[in-house]
Amino acid sequence: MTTAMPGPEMIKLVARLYYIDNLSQSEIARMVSVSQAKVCRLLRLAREQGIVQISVADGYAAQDAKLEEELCATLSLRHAVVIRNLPSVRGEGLSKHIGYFGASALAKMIQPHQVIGLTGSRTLTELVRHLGSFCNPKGLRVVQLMGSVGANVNEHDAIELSRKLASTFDGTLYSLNSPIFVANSQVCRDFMEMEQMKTIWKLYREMDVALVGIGHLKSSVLIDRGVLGEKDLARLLELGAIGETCGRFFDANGQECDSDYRDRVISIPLEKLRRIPLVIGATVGAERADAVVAAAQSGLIKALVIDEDGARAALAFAEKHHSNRDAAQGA
Amino acid sequence: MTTAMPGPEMIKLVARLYYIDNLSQSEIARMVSVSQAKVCRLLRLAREQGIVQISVADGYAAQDAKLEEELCATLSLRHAVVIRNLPSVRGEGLSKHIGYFGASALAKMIQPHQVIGLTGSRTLTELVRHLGSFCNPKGLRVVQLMGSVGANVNEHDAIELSRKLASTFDGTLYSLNSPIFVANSQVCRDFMEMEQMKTIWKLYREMDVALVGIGHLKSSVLIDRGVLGEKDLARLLELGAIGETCGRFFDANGQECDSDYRDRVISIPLEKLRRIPLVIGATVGAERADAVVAAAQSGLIKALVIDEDGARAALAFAEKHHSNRDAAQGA
DNA sequence: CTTGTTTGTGAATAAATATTTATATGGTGG
DNA sequence: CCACCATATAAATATTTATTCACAAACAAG
Repeated sequence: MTTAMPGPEMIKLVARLYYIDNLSQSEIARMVSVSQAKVCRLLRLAREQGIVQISVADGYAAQDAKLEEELCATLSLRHAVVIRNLPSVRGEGLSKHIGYFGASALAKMIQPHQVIGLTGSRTLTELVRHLGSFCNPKGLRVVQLMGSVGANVNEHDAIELSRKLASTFDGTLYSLNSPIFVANSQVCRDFMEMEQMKTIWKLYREMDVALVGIGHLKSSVLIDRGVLGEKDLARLLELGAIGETCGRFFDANGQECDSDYRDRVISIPLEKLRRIPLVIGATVGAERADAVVAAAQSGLIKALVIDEDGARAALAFAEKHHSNRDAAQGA
Repeated sequence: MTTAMPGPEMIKLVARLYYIDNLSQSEIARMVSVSQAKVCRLLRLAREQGIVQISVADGYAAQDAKLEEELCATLSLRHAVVIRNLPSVRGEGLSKHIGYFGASALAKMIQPHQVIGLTGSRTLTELVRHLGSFCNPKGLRVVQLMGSVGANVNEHDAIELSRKLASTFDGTLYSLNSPIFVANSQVCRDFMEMEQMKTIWKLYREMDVALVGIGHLKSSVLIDRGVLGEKDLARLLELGAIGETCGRFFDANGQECDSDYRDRVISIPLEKLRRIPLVIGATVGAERADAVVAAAQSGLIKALVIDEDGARAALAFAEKHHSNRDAAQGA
């Protein structure tokens, strides 16, 4: 074989031919008598060793610090993460965006050996997906905060998310092994009192961080997937429900709304949630502003990960709400 | 369609995700709600607009200025171009190397509206291939200096090289329309005196630059392709032939060696070559040192494009030769 | 309002790049 | 001297990137 120690000169040559002269790796390979694969490796080396420098002009500011500050102040939040929106990005891209850029901020809120709870949510899926790039907390215990929405479990369900988070960091998974709904309140009580639930309840008390999606009455997965009946929906609307988290609906004051449904849901109760040191809400979109504001102001969540549009809408809503109350007080 | 004007923010974002975070274009595409093709175009824009800067640490020195200077001095050359050798590069890669890096130097020696002559040669092929990247001389007249070696014309033959050079710069091609050998000296004389050769002879006199390959008796294409007979070969060796250019063999003093073959070759005579203002020799390899030195010192070539090993060997040979002569004179 | 032109787009596809895999090399300790 | 491991390599392959192409939208001139 023709052994060719790749000295720094060779790396420089290859780097120059590729990055300056824009030759293809194959052309370069022929020119320096090695395989294309080797050229590929040499180029990687060149980048790693800093022989090739690639810089992006004054980066891209992913977060909006000003909005974050305003949100913290207005909604009494401990942390706010506002991911900037590009006008053209919509749909699935939004969640991916928030997930990608939010993860680095989220990473700072998680420490080794903590107990961390999760609900299901698209945005949360993306956040969890990218978390591994920014931190690697050892000994994590991950506990599922709500049952699974449908029989056909998908990757956005709490169970899958929990599983994923646990496996990413080699942590322990604690599962509810339950659907989000059971037949009636009696079954619900029975379930909650089962022996294996003891562990879960204990973890709910010990939990350091909860990561929860914030849904809206008008656009909840629960409605989309048809698990919420007409009757309950009507009753919830009547009671002024606007938002949802952990499969539980709450009104403008963050109070859980009462319905038959409330007694059949398997998930952490909202009053338990309020006692967790750090509850991080995550959501996308301007249309959920009222729910976000209610959750924040009522102490359901203590931190928020949201997109720029959502943040602006929440601030606007809080402002209006505030004025209204002032006006009411003034009258 | 969802039109999304690609503002500078979007370009920056895409550039960051690709170059800093190493996401694939498809992932980025999903994240910003466009097609992968568009991401590719945005990245090109980013590079063109300088939003992304790619720099190779203090480049790669392709030429060896010191050796060039020594060569010029030792061999009385007007120009010397020495292309550095990486230890691992051999075979075809060497020619490609020289061709690529030599072309930029060669480009400076060619002006618009000149008459330029070409022989065949591997190294020349590579030089000519890359010349277009470094200059664009208008109105070039390209004239073939020697006939074609075999019936099966290949890309290294003078005719193909000339054609290529002419077409690259939209110049005019003047062809010999002849094989390198004809049957006997009579046919040769007849051919040389043909009407259509008048043009060629005129051009040979007007020629500004000649680009010639320098072959070696031990490794000539003429031998490889079997066009040179046993008899002639033996005779040439006997006469001390060492090098070849334009299909003509010369000895250590640069004098053309006599053989039956000499009278049957269709190419520019060496004495005509010597009268051309700038003859640039190009060759590769240490084993041709003697031929290179002979060609240079006898004024056959006035400039040289060569590899580092070849250059060192030539210098060493010239040095030895010189000492020998001194010793002989001293005796 | 129609028609042609320009521009921008993503789907399909061609080309290039990265990774995997099998094999060979050279050093090391038995 | 030979088995063993660690490393390095290129061929084959999988993946990613760039280009081509056909079409849709915006605009201009008739």
